[in-house]
Amino acid sequence: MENRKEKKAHLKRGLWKPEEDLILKNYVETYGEGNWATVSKRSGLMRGGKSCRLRWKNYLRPNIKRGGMSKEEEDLIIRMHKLLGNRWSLIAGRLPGRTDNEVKNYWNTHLNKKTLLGKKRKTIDSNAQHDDNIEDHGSKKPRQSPDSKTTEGFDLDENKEANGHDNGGVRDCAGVWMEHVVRCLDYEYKFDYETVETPLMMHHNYSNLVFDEEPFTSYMDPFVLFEAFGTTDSDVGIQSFLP
DNA sequence: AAGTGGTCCAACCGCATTAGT
DNA sequence: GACTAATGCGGTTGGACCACT
Repeated sequence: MENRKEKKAHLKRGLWKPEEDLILKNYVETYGEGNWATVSKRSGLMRGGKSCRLRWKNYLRPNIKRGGMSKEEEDLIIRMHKLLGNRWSLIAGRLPGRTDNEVKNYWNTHLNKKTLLGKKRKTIDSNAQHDDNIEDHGSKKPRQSPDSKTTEGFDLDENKEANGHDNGGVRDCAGVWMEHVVRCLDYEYKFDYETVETPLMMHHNYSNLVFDEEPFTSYMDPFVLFEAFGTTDSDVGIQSFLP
């Protein structure tokens, strides 16, 4: 029996050819998404499941938007990144037709430079401190345990069907929060970096929380907020933001 | 025309996590 | 509980492309 290393060695790598795309597209149309591990066997593609999944997700999927980002998209990415850091899948989830890979690439090639250029150098000023903390925010962090996929009164799978995003249960819950954050941003809601008052907090009388150590963005992280507000009291939960 | 350096993006890799056995 | 396979995410890399010398 061939081991995994040998199996991997047989797999094709590198850029996809149009005929491979066609095979994969036909495969997904026939069998549906998922079961990526069986793709190579069933379709004859000499590609790994991961590779097929990525190709489908980033390129072949219907409604993929290609080409340059609009001013609005760019603006949204910048603002979302300020709030979330390198949570590309979350950011991409708010940009219809855009993939996390695309958003990430766009950030690294266009926006990162732009924001670095526009950014004041580090000073003892608290806002400058905040900006520098954001840079650290990109480091890998453990993901929220999906144990909390279903919270009180909030069926996350249902939400997934409703919003058409398949980001996983918890991520959708975070998405509800993000929706809220984005709405606030759209109305040019002003955050005070030291005395943070968000609609969520106002809603739950958590107003005027003072953060003096952790970067602002950490507290704005939907996972942190979900953990803090979303699971304990049926009256105090992210579900209260659902329409 | 050939060489070089920079930019951009598709794809890969490693890791975390869940689900199934 | 231990193990394995599958899946998803963010970081990184390889190479195509372009501008410049």
